Amino acid sequence: MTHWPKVVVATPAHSALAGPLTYRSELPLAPGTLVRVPLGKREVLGVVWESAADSGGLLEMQTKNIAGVLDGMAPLAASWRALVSFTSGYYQRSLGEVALAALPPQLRELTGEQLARRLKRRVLDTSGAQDTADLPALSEQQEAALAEWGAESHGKNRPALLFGATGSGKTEVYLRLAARVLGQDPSAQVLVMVPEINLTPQLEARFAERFAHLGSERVVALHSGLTPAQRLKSWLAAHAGHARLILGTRMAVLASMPQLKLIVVDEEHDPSYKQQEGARYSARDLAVYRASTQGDCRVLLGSATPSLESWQATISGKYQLLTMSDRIGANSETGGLPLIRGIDMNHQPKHCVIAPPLVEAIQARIARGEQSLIFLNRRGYAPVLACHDCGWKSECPHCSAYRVFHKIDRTLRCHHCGYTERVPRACPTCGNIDIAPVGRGTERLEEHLSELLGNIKRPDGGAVRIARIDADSTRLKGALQSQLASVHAGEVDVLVGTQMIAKGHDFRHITLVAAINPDGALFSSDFRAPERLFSLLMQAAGRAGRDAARSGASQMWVQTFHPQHPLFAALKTHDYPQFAAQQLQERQAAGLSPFGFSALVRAEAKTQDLAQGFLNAAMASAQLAGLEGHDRISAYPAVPMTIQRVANIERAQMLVESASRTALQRFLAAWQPLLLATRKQGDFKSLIRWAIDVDPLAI
DNA sequence: AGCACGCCGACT
DNA sequence: GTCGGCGTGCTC
Repeated sequence: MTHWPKVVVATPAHSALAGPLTYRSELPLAPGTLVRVPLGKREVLGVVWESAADSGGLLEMQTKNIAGVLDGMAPLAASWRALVSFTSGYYQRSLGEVALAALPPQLRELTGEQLARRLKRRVLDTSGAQDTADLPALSEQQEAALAEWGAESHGKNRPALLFGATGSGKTEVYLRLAARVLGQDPSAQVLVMVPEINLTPQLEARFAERFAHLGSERVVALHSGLTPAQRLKSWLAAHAGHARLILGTRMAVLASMPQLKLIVVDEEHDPSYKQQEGARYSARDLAVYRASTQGDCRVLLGSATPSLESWQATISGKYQLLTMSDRIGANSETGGLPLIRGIDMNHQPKHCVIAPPLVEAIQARIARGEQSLIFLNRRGYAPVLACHDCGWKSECPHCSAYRVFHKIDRTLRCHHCGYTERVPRACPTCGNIDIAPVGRGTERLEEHLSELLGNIKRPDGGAVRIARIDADSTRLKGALQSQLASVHAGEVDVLVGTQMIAKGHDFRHITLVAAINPDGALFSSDFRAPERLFSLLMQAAGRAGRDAARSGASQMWVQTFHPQHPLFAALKTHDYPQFAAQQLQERQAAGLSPFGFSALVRAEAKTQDLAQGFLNAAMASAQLAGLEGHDRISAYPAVPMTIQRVANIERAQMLVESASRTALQRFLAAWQPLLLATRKQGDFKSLIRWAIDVDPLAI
């Protein structure tokens, strides 16, 4: 008997092939089965979505046979398919794009036999009891958080937000909760998510050690830093249920974990949970959704500076709030948090980069053998190179952005398209020799500091050692680890870097942290900029004096021209709730997230007019057609994106807002076919592509 | 997205 | 005379 399985394959939403495709098969295939199917001239991996009994109106000759079945592996569960289906609908991407992106890439190249061979290697079951003897003692606040979590476990499975200061011991709470869940149910799985791969190795070691008693290969990592073979192995272990604890980045939220009972999202406010290309999903939001639809699964979000969305949810009672305000071993009244010192740059010498009092403070620390950490949110030597005679600036010929001057190899580099050129000897337009860097990046700051501190001696009489950590200095594999090691070993007195050093790393001997120029974020058009700045500064402050003995003496210095900004008042008292209250008030007044919902539609074309014209035309036809929800959304005319042109492609975007999430969802879903139709109409055929970004991070 | 087919410029 | 540029269209 002939069957007609409907199969999803990796086709983009705008290809008019968004839905499942009908194939023929002599054998019945259960939904969730992985298959290889012919598509055009290719053979691709697909997932059986439903097993229809008829061809759905297609003629026999219009369908092709399934080319192969990847059996030997259990079909993907209905709950996984439901998650993929929700993600596809909510983020306006095709089913196949989401489904295939959730599978390990190597699966696409495997035949049924190759997969079967891999699956034969079974895991030895050596699980034993956990040795509870040498677990660290819990603080009162950790005990309380665990008890409060436990008090709700039998009721509704509300998400919980663990609001814990840097150093308050959130990781230990994650470990205890994971142990509890894994201990209660011998098949339970736990997912722990972290924002970046850089942070996984340390955490992985800690989890692997704690759960060693479960047996080997029960703790696996799932992130893009793995080799394709490792990733496949981890994924298969999670799918089969062999892996009990999965530690991963955002991609892990879509992995198949049939016995998932707990999801932990560490640093839940971190923007890297939002995928920035392809299917732009928020892994944090999907974690909350996944737990809510799987009756016996709970989610714990953790942060010292929660996203305003999550914070608002604790205020409304949607999420449970667990608070840990004190650092472990804190001995002072401030909870062991560093003193925050704002420097009013209006009262400092003109054009000085580092205020004299700050220079003195750094010098004093060097003399005492203590370390300092200096932050600047811009890498390279100088953001622009300019000619003072004719006004030439180092623009990128392919993008609407300046190329950054990198002194180390005397290049001008475009941070958007990668275009790199040697620095010209003279101004390319007027021939003037006098072209000079304008502004400051980490490279130039490092140079400036070595001039300022050159004559200072360390306690051992040696010269000051300054190091820089940013995306440029850590480009080589392992460079970050070795640079961090030399900081830990005390081989560095002053560390200069971008925000990448603010995250996750414990610097025990640093007693001074300084932010050189954070003002940019205060008046940014991006409404989330203050939130990110506050979080970054709090995290940076957390780097200072994690060593309890020194924490009393550690300081965080912030240079600003706007010392009255409410952000700094809240920062000084380490008062996130105060900051959040002020921000939420502004957001509510403006109807912004979490009080309103938005989506961005982006278009790319050869010309700006074409990109904008397409968006405006598609919106006009949506309004004309009276699409569902059109009266409850507001759309703004298309505008060029902030970086209007990248690699010679013009980019435009349109903002669509609504006070109702549902109305926005319905409108976007109904709009998709119209966008496709608009493109087909005459003038827009040469449009390169378009895509919808739901719940965008920046507008 | 791939991968075809299809019509116009500089080269073995 | 061909090789190859990327514009346009299709994939169960």
